[in-house]
Amino acid sequence: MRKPTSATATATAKPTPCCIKVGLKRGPWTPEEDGLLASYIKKEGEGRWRTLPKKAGLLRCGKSCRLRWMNYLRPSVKRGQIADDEEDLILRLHRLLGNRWSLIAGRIPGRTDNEIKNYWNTHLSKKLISQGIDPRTHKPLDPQSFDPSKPSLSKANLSQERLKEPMKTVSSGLEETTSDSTHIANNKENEYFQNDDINAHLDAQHLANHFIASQGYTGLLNYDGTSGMDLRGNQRLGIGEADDQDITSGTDDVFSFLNSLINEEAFQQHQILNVPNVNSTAPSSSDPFVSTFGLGITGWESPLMSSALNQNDSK
DNA sequence: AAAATCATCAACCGCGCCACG
DNA sequence: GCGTGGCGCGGTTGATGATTT
Repeated sequence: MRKPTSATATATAKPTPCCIKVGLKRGPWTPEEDGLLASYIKKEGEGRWRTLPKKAGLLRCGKSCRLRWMNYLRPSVKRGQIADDEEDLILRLHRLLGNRWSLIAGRIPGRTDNEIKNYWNTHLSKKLISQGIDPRTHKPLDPQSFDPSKPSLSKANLSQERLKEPMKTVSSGLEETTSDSTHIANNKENEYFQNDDINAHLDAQHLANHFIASQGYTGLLNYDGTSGMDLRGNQRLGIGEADDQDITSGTDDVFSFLNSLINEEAFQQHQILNVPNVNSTAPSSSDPFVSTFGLGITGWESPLMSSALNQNDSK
């Protein structure tokens, strides 16, 4: 963990477009700066990041302030080790959503997109690789190239690997799934990945991607309902300005689409939930995220998972 | 003990989206 | 329709501590 130290790191840093104006500070934040930012936001609320630094007496750009607040200073940010159930949730959401970190973070209370992204890159992707699973597609790696005896990729190797690969954020979900999963370790986690539902889930991901892309959605749901992402990446409302109606009406579009997916023949064929008719199921299916994608119903389900998946019910 | 290497994660960067004039 | 400003997102960098050689 890097401690906020002096501004030495900023001294030699070249100016960036954002901070090019009159010697704005860069690099690690000091406790004094944190205090200034936190007390200002406590008084005035989030938002208006462009003008915030000046008003708060900070020599930072608005972007930097926003990032610091969102990822570190917000009271709702949970610090510390990612728990096992959180890890499960991240894995499952990533399989569904790909690298949409803000979406994933919106489903995990107290965790930020940056934290989840870091955790994925440093822990989970390596973990999956070591288990013979492609972290991008969540499908078995090529058995020819996968050697469980080899250590997982180093950071440098991962970078090299990335360079070789075509740019792709998530699986299309339409690729063929190899039936060769014999190299997958026989543990609880991998039992899930060996599940025959995998194709159905990948289809769900594909459809979700398609819809999100077609609608221009950058987010689906807020977790905390106050400062979570908005629906189209628009201006965020400040504290006390939350517009519940907007949030609700926006998500209605998403939900109605997701609900419509439930009736898709493909999904019925896949029977992704191992439940004959997901429309007529349990209260938890009122969250289209749950009912459509089967999260929380198929396989094991942690309390955190239930909480995250049923958040819409509590609105 | 020193140097080299690895792992972690806060912070930065560029881009795209949307609202507004 | 076009330009600009504000914001948020995902990808990447690099400083720092930990571990290995």
